[in-house]
Amino acid sequence: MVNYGTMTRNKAPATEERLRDADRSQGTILAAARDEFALHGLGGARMDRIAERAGLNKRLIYYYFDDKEQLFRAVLEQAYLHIREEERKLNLLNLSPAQALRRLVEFTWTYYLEHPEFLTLLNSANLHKARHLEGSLRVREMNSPLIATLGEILERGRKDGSFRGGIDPVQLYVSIAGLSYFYLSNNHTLSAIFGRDLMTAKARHERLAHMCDVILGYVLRS
Amino acid sequence: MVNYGTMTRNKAPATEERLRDADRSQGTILAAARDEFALHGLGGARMDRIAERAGLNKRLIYYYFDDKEQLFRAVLEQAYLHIREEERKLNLLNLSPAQALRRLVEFTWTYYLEHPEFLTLLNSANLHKARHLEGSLRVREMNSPLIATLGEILERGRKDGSFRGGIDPVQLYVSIAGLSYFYLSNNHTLSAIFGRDLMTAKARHERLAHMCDVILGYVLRS
Amino acid sequence: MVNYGTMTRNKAPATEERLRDADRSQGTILAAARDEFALHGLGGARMDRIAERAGLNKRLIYYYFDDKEQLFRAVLEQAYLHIREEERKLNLLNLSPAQALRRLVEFTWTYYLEHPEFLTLLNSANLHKARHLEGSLRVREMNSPLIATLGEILERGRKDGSFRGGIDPVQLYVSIAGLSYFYLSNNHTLSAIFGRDLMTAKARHERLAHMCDVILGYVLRS
Amino acid sequence: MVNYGTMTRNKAPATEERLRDADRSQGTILAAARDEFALHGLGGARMDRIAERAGLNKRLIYYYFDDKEQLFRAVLEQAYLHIREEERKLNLLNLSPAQALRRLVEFTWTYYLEHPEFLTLLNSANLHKARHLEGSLRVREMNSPLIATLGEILERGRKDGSFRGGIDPVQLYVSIAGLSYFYLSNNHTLSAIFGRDLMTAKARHERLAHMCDVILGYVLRS
DNA sequence: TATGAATGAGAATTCATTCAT
DNA sequence: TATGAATGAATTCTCATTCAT
Repeated sequence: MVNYGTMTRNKAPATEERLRDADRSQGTILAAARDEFALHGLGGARMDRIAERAGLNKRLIYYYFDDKEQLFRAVLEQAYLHIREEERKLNLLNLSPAQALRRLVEFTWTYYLEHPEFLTLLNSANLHKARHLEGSLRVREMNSPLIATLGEILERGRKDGSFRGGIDPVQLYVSIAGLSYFYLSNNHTLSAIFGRDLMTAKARHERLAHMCDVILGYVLRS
Repeated sequence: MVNYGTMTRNKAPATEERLRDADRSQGTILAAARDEFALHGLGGARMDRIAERAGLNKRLIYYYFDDKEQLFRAVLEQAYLHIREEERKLNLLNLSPAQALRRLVEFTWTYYLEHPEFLTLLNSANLHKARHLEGSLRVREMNSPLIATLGEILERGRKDGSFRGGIDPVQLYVSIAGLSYFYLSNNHTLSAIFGRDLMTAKARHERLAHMCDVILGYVLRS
Repeated sequence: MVNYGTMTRNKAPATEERLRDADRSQGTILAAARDEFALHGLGGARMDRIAERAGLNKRLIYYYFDDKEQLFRAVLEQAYLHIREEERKLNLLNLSPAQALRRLVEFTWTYYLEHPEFLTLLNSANLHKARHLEGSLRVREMNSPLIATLGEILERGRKDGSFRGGIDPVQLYVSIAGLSYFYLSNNHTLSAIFGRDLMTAKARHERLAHMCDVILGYVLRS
Repeated sequence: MVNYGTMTRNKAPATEERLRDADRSQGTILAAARDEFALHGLGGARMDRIAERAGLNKRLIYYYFDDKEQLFRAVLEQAYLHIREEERKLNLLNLSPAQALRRLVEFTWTYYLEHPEFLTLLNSANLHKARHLEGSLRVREMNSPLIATLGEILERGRKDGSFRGGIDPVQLYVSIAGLSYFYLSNNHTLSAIFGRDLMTAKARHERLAHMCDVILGYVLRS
């Protein structure tokens, strides 16, 4: 009973409009749970609200996911799976090293911007010391394929003389993510403290430009 | 009833002793609450546990802080006050522009490392859209004095020809914070996914070096 | 729909095979239910677990037995039917009166020992004031044939001068049962309180000997 | 927080009619729980109903007793404590050996008859393999003082020539208890099966007489 | 100032049972 | 006959908060 809606099923359903569709139900629950967890955190999320969001009986959540913890785990796994899927579509190796880095910074920024739930889910996961990833069979799949790609990009840049050498792709990846993540995840406190709205279109453009400058400024041979 | 132990007080107490008790109790509660909120988040924190941690009666928490929300607000304010206090001690303007930036990166890293509760508190605050900072009389005091200092440093660096121009001190401040914050706040998920411990002494040193390189690489005129 | 696997059936089945399946399923369910009820009592038994034990779909239980109460009733009836069947095989009238009584004490003891589920089922039934026996068509069959036999044995013993007179066979039957029942049914609390294991081979032998002595000591003319 | 109402308290309450009386509340809860457990067993008992019976807030039960299991444990302990207290009042050693045994049979019978909850509580405890007595600090106090007394009585009887020798007081105690216990605890199924009411005044008198005959018939030297 | 007792609303989870095929 | 999906009504337990002293 670990299917989560998006996977293929063995038995074809009687009709497309079938009310009783295990796969679809699981998917609906997962989506509702993702929203609820994103909005309230693991501790603040309510199983009742998840059921309501999903338009399904609360009991069904337990039928498919056992308990709140497992549900969170499933949500988290799916969130990772999704971003990894998107990353795979980037085809960075078709670009020049500098262009590739720009593209990555931009992608990261845009993905976080459009998927704020991803940020709060990760925050919740970290609050709980990532124990929801422990023993996950899919944890390997969550390792970003970008690390390898990034290594390749850095190597190419170094060879063509544009990039400095000795850059750890993991460090760079974490830095690229961190520059976007912190700005967006902490946008509320930052906005409150600086007394200025960090989410206006202008502010967002400035941030993206700044981040590109930071990353490129770092890697480019001076 | 907004005293929080170490701050100035409005009400004249019956006796010095009683006052000190009250003062100490508030401080004890705040510390206990900070730990509990840091460990479990706002939603996961338990008033019972806070009382237990503080070794004080639960009712007393309500006596001093009205409710959980106000208590969190107080904890949050104090956390900001504390880091600002530390920042004030930095005396960055005594250093060369490049040295000052290095020092700031290092300070930020070290502070976050030594005060992990600060990170989770901010995460909680942001999960709740920073409404705990709304209407805070102290919110102004929370604005980092470093922004002005940073502007000064950047200006000096530009003038002496070592730094590039056109750098927004707020953006830079956010970037410096973000580079440390994300690594430390998300260390559990990152460690799980990369399959390597990001908190070994070696890893920490590498991260600090990397961050200095990134920030300096960015600001230094090439 | 009152078949229970091994009993005669009213409805002609479509095919022999299908019938045997249905028959077997009912039997499997009954056995699983008996074990579950024995282990957890009526209130603590779980329909889910019964289905799981039986390796059959939960819905099937309802198909055959309507609800939990009816299922318990069926289990209880079968339990009685089984012990009565065993009792019928005793052929006590072939033995001398005293030997017959010894044999009966021994049989009761052994049956309870080997069928601990019988004890807990009866306890559950009594907790519910035996309402599961109400209106049972088979309740007559549950009346022990031993009562009549016991009357005959007592009469023979009285006539041959070995037994005292005026013994009510029902009282004697209840006493024989009670001596074994209490020891075995309450063995856990008794063991805990006396601080000695009442179920060692030695303890069991001593108990059986003691019970024979008690019963014989009572009936034998002194 | 393990007081249970009947014990002495440290602080004298402000008034006898005080509403907030920890001791009294615990006692009230215990009594309500005892009745509920006796009526429905551990599995069938409802915390809601216990609160309702007690006329107290459900939450208070958890405040004092942690959970259902601990509550049952407390009820069980108190039940044992109570019967032991009554047993202590018997003063059997003032009677002749035969009279003492008669008195004990009678007491056991009467106590069980007047405290049917004791029987169902023990049944529940045994269904759960007496794990509620495990680690009980009071389990020692639950050991009947009668065992020693019974040994003394048997010894006296043997010495004065009226009793046979070699009788294990534990076996005898279990037998005396079992004769009453089974009749009363299983009275519903027995009544149903024999088709006769075992609880009429006449039936009860006959049972008591029979049990005395059985026990005395056994111990008396023939 | 300080505290143990008490509570109502809610929260996760469970359970017998039914639906639809 | 057999089964996976679905549900409503509990049920245990929790939690922030208030009472009374």
